[in-house]
Amino acid sequence: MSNDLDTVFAALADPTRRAILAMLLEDDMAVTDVADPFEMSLAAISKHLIILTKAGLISQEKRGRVKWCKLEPDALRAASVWMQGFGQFEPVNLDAFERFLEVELPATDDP
Amino acid sequence: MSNDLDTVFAALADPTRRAILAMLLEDDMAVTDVADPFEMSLAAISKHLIILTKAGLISQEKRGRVKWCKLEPDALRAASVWMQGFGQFEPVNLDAFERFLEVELPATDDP
DNA sequence: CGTATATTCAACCAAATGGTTGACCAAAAC
DNA sequence: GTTTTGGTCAACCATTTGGTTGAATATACG
Repeated sequence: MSNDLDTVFAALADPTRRAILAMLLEDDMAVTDVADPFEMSLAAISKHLIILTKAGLISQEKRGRVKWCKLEPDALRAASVWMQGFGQFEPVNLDAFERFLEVELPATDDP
Repeated sequence: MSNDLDTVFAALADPTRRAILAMLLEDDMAVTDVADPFEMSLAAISKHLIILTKAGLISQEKRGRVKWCKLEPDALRAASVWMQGFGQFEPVNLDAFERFLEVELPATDDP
């Protein structure tokens, strides 16, 4: 009964995880670097990354001792289709998206 | 820190609630009728409806002693925009959506 | 070699979630 | 006016969630 929409939407329901996805939009990142801007233990971020991985929203590849996280935007496709079924929403309103990013991205204190 | 993407995505993460939304796509419904196809107490469905209402995904209006539930698809807009920021997904793939409905709608045992 | 770095694991905790039941209240029906 | 009907409330319960800490593991550095 539990399909993957469950896990995808649940993964997206947490602001920390959405912020992580937004960060990975820029570039692949190591776990430690992902954790850096958050006021939260590394272990906590590690758990969030596992949840995102299980939802298919990111993939993790270990090279040497660092584990690289890579965005997998295709995992959003099914969820997007489901939502589109309820109405035609603006296809890609980049302005609106940027606004979300500003609100959701953790404050990176380096200028 | 908690914005409404939190509540919308969290509301969508439950299969019962997604099924309810899909049912309301057809028509407005009374709470009792919404609850009917589910093997779950009326109180449980009532709670789900409250969560959907708080997320803005439905509205409820009491007329007489029956409370009518109405889909509010606009509440999905922000979440949709957010997701679209990660990639261009098929605008409206109705076939794919129908497939979700088949999987997710509770079996209505009347032919 | 020994030590530092990157990441996870395990145990624990508080709070939230999804469900139950039974009492309750308002509107309708008889 | 009594009884259904429609729906919520309150208390409770088990499980999940999001976080902590400290120990453990594996790779790299000097």
